[in-house]
Amino acid sequence: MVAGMQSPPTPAHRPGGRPRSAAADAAILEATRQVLVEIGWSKLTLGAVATRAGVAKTTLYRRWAGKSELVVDAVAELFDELELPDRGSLAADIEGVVLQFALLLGRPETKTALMAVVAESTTDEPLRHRIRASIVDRQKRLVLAGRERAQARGELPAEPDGVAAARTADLIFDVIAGAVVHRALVSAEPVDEEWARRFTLLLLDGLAAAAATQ
Amino acid sequence: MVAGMQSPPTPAHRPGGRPRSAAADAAILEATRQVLVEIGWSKLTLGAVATRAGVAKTTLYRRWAGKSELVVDAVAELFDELELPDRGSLAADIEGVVLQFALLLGRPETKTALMAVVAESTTDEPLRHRIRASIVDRQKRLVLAGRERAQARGELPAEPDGVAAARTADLIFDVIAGAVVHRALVSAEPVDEEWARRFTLLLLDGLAAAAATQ
Amino acid sequence: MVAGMQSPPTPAHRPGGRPRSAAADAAILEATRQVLVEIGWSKLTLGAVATRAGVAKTTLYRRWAGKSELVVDAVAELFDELELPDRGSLAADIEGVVLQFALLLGRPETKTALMAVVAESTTDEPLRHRIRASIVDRQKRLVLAGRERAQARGELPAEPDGVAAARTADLIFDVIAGAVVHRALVSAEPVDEEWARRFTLLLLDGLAAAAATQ
Amino acid sequence: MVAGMQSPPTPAHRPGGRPRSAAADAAILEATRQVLVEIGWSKLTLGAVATRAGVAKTTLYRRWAGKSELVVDAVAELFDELELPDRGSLAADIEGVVLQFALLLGRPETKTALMAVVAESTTDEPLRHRIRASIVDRQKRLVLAGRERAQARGELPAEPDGVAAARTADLIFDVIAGAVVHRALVSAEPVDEEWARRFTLLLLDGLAAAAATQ
DNA sequence: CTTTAATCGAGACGGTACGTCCCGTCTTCAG
DNA sequence: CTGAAGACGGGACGTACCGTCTCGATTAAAG
Repeated sequence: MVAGMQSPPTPAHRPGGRPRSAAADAAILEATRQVLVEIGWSKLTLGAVATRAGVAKTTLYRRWAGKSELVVDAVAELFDELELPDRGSLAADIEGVVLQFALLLGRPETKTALMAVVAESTTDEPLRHRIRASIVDRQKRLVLAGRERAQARGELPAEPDGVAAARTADLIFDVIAGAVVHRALVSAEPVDEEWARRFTLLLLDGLAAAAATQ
Repeated sequence: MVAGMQSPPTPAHRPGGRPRSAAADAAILEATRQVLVEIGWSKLTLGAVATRAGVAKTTLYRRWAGKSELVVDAVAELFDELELPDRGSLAADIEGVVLQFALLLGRPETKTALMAVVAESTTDEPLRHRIRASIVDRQKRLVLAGRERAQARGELPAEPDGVAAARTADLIFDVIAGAVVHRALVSAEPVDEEWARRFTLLLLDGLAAAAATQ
Repeated sequence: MVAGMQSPPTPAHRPGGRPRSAAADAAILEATRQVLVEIGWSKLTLGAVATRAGVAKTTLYRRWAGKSELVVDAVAELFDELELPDRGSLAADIEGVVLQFALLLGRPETKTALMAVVAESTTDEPLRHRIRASIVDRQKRLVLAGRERAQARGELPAEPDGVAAARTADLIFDVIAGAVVHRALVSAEPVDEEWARRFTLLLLDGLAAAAATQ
Repeated sequence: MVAGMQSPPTPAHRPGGRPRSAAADAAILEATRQVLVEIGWSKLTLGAVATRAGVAKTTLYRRWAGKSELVVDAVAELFDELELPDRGSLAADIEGVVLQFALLLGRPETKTALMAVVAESTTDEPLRHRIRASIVDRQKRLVLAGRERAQARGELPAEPDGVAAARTADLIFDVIAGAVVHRALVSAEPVDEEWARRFTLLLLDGLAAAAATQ
């Protein structure tokens, strides 16, 4: 698990007393993912997670502030897997990113959890930050890496202006992530290689022109 | 409001007995939106909605199977407002659709509710269908209308093949709706005219090429 | 069924329109007794009775004011059976009365209903009158008949004073009915011939004699 | 309050966890009696009792299986008050017991509740046992004490046979308790000193004597 | 070796909302 | 006007979880 799991990263922990069980943390997060898959977000209860993890409710509340925080942490672990192998061209890299996202969204635990915590986050500022740090930024990293690689290859021009560059990256990221999520969860249609290819085609031809006119 | 909204689309209702109050339906949906705005999705209670609507809880449960179904119907009504005024060009029409959609997502009652019900729908097949029929298809209509109009103007070629045309429309729809939702709710950044312009530029140049190569 | 079934005995019934179904009355009372036996007083609902009788709830509420009134009427019919055959002596007649009561209290529908409506009647004056008229007085009749018969036989002296006579009859009635009910329902022990014999002995000869003979 | 009153008589309770609050028990039973007085048995609500006792509904359901069980326990406490002061003679002792019992039945909380739970018990075996243990046996104690005292005084002979003795005590108890209950609740007439005197006379000397003296 | 202090499990606590059941009334249509 | 059907506003039900709070029992580092 990543650092900063507890809401206050490490709350002044003056020494003395029995230390917290590290095994409990792992058991809880694993149990959270299991319960999430089995009964879904809205019916997931902290009591059920505690029971499943073989842990007392108290232990759970001592570490997380609530359901959303717990689920974010439980799901965030899965995003550590994300990587972008060099496939040799910008188009192939975009298809790779798309398929990576799709793979993650195909898992039942991410599928359910992601939209739910995003929904919660619309009325919960700290949660929004937590999601951004744990999940969103980890995805965006791939987009940025892809651009850098394309620039190194000469497929894209170097950015003269840092602000505009960031703004464009944000746009691209929203388009890619948004389209994949919408296709997978709202339209509920498969994000397969065929779709990835057609999407990349659409994005790439647009992107080239946009880059030229900007 | 559209006919056949209730969970079973009016299940063979053989006559006899007092008919259901149409006023109650309207009051409940309006109350649902009010309560959504005031206390949000996760704290929304069917009891609170009933009280607000001046209606017994029973009446509510007689018509809807649960919170998600009710909220889908309540929010769906808002999507009837969406229109696509002719702004003279494909680019302007796309910008218009993006801004209209963004306006809708900016409303407090849609913001949280939409993601939440989508999250629920990942583990609830009937709910997924309901969302598709009540909300998604209502938006897709705009994309189709925009294309027809652009074809009439000569901005886009006529579709030779119905299946490919539908597939492209789906892709475009996922890109537009996905990007706007992601920008507005996940990135939590404003979808303003500036963003709409840049997004449309990206999409259009891609679309032209895609159309040419297809 | 006896007269005065409706709470207001016959409410001015201005003619014209469809007359009430007499069959419905019988069906309802029979259904009441059935339901009473099957699910007990506290879980008996008027809706269930109506369904069982093949009658609408409306029909039921048009005729009776509530659960208690209905059950009193349904059970009262059973008390019409009560008779006191001449067994030749006061002792034998008392045993006869005791066994008649016991027989009635042995039926599941009377057993359950009697205590329940009496309980209700402690806070419901009109119900108390209804019970008195429909049930209690019908039992007391037997006691009075037994005394008259004993006086005719010369086993008991004629009453010189009407008031004292009534007072004594009330006392005897409370003792007999009370003892049988208490034995049958509170102590939940069988009221058989053996018990009836011992009770009659006690009543006739008194405790002093009983102590002497034991 | 007597030990082991709860539904399962303290079911092997292996330690661990927060212990049950003894104060809650007392508050609930007291609240039950108050609510009984104020709104009566049939309208008594476990929710209302909980509120009145300043206790969560859960706490109440954790300890009692239902309304009947709770009321039996609440009323049973009142029967602990019953005593049999030595009034010098068997007759005086019987009159004392009758009047004490009548006093208890005159209380609004006992009046309705007692008949109601007995009515329930006709279709509820465990409840019948609970009533027997908590209420009936508590009264029977007085009859046994009265007999012993009378035997000590020489008013009654010693019992040669234990079984017959118990059988006679049961009979006497049914007669006394039954008569008082029937007079007070069914006939709904006052159980005053005059009635107690006449009842005792009848019980002691028997109907034959009563007929002779009148 | 103790002490000390925070942990652990267990489970009761005051609450809130649930979804169901029944109440007694009302509204419609059919005879 | 009656009767079946069934929706209506209302209220209580008994259950499930919430997040908090005692408990006695570990458990390890500090004294």
